[in-house]
Amino acid sequence: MSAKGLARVLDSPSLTEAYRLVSEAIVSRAFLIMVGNCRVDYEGRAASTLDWGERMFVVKEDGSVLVHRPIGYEPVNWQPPRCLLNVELTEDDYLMIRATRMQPAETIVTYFDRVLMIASYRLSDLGEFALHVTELQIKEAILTEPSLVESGLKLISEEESMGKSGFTDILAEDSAGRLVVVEIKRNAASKDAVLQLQKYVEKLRGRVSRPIRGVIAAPGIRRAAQPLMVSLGFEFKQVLPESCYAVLKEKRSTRLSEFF
Amino acid sequence: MSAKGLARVLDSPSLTEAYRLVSEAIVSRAFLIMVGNCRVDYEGRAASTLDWGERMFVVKEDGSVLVHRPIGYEPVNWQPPRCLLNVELTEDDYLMIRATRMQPAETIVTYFDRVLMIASYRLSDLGEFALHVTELQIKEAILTEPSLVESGLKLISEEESMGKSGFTDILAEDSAGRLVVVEIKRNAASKDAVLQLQKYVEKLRGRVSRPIRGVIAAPGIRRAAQPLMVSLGFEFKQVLPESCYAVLKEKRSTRLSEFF
DNA sequence: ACGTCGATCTCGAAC
DNA sequence: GTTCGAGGTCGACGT
Repeated sequence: MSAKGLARVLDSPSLTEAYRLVSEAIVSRAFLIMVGNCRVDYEGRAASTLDWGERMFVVKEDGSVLVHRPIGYEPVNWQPPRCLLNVELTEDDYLMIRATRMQPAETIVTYFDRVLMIASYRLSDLGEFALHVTELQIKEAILTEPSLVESGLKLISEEESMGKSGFTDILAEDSAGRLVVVEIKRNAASKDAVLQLQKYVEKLRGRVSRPIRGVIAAPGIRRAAQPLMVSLGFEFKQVLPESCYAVLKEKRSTRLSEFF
Repeated sequence: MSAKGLARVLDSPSLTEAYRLVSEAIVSRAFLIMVGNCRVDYEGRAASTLDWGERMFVVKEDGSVLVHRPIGYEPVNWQPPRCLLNVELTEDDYLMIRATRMQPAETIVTYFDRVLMIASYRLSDLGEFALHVTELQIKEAILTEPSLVESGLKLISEEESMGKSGFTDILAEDSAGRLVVVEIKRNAASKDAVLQLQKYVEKLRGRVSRPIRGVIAAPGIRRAAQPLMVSLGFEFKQVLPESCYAVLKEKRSTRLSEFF
């Protein structure tokens, strides 16, 4: 549960009040939210300036800093975790917050001339986050159950190194003894995926004389990629997330039953 | 200036109070910040679940949604701009906020069982954001002053289309009449940049019989990229941001003086 | 520490 | 609308 004693909310505080709360938040590594009129200077890998305007300024408990404008998914300025914070009231009456990071050396400096709201918390968040059906999981599913791609498919290797040009996702052999290169995509396969597959297949053809098939395994394929597939003689095999889900779930329960 | 009349802050509101404020915020397209104990379900291009924990939940004025855990630069769940919002108090006493987007079809649903703070604003942010010395600006500088790369360099074209394989950054001719392909990087050039240049040069060699030089123009070059540069016979020309700055500044003032 | 690669990438521009 | 490339990409994983 949250440590209520560390929660502080100030509505329309003076800069002095805000300064005190920001100082406390920094030393106690609290989650800090500030809304107010500010400008921001950034210098590091690149450099930027942001003129005066009203934004949300956030410092997280790990020292991440976010400056969000009223619109847009992305922060306009930010600092990744583990940056050093420093706050002061300047001579010309601004509340200045400096967030510095080394390696690479980067600094963002934010000046407030008015604070609409400031809040500070110690948040308790132990909840598990689970993202289902990543590309890796699709691969795991296909490795577990190659018939997801094609019946009779026999696994030869995963992540077969192709030298400088990259890696194939899966190398297999079909029921007729032909090599099958399987390129896995979690989303509808784009032209990019086909070209990547092409690169692998070409490289492999330079090494072995056996017939080689190129297969894209994905939930779908973009229309723009289809002509390329045809002219390169590749095949598309639909592999849906749900089927992968099922296989992975089955695998998990099997492992469990083996354990007992 | 901010419309103070639309600003609302509630410290430890009841779910009912929170519900009222969220409803208002949604219809008035306000900037909404909520801190509280919640769980989040996402389903769309992928799917995820996030168990109970205390987080910051933000809805921006354009309908972007952000769910931030106490640590980390990135939001754990989000929705890009222009999503549809919907709030309700569920039968089992949760404050539920659903954010839906079509194309692609995606939904995140957030359930709160306790709200620590909720704030709603109409933020006024007209401040200009300027990122200095982007890759485009370096290119603009080189186009304006090709000697930044090499004296005697004559511009042939910019963004010469290379068909499906991409674009060259700049195509030029040196004092000896050789073609020069200039690949521009804002940061220290990586192996990637060299490979890209190689692709362009190779393509060009298939078209013209003239000698072709490959040049990387960047503030620096990574150690890992140097062997590749050597074996491909490419050249690295240091182009510093400051020099580009100077050229662009000069250009701007020249334009101004031409105007008067 | 550096290099490579994926991302619910996001974002913008060009086609 | 789709496609393509850039990003202060971030973040994870391998060396």
